[in-house]
Amino acid sequence: MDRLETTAGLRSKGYRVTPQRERILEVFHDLAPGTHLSAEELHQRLRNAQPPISLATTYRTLHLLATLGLLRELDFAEGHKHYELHRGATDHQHLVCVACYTPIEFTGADVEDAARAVAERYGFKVLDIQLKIHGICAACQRRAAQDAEE
Amino acid sequence: MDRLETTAGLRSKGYRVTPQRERILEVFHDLAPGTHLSAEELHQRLRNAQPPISLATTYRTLHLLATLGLLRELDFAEGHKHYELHRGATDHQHLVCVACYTPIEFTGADVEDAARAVAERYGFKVLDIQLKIHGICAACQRRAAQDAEE
DNA sequence: GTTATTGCAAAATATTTGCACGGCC
DNA sequence: GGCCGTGCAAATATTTTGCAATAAC
Repeated sequence: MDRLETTAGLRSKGYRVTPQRERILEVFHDLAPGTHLSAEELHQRLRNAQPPISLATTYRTLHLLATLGLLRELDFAEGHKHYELHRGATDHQHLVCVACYTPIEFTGADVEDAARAVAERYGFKVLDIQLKIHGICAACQRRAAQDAEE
Repeated sequence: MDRLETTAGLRSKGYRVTPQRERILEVFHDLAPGTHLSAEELHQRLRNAQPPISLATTYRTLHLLATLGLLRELDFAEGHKHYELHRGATDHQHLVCVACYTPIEFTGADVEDAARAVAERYGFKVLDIQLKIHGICAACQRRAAQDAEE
């Protein structure tokens, strides 16, 4: 799924390819895998774009691209959404520490296979599989234990 | 995990048991399994409570109970969170239709076992496992096919 | 030329917080 | 009695939307 493919995907579905949409897709393509951006963070990175891209367009584009399945919409429960490029069927999943909010990534092919089987049973057409494990990471467990000692 | 157990859980962790907190836990206990409430919906149900419960307290209590692991915080991406009683280790998971937002529940013991194995590898203490399958439900697929015909 | 897309600003929605008062322990 | 929890209202955060101008097709 490279740049050309994604913009072509837009056009084939009747959406226009604007410089704003191209720039936003470009940012996500250039992102190191595993990095997710919030709407605000994305807008920050685009502050010098030519032509400029308003926050409203940022939101509208994120929503469009997520609906088309080009982006994954992630929620780590800090109050806003995060987005990353949807890299196809076998994607990665997240462990989220509820104390420090740091997300850790892992690949879970077996989880995804199990999920697909369920979806099939219900006649669902799968767009994305998101497994989120909420817990306390090793570092925060240590920190909590230390606090208790004092 | 019955009523007494949950309020006792509060007290044992140094939190006070107030009528407001008791009423909120009561609402969740009385909820049919599989029903989730948003903060606003919960507040609506409590509008005649005695003593009255403010929206601020509703939010504060939901956050507290979720952090303590008594409630599950769910996100179906409609812009606000949903809560339900956390019924222990083996919980249910959700298929979410991105077109109509209807969540379908299913139990996924195998998924949860796989998730637990991953968490262990990272030294995570698991609080909750949430699998969300985004897709298009059978009804919406039919609807889309019909629209295309016209 | 037609119509989707954009920018701006205002609005809508969702959630959090400061502070004084009151009630749980 | 001390201090946590609550209510109120204001503040904050996030996202959406109406409308006129602009650009993609």
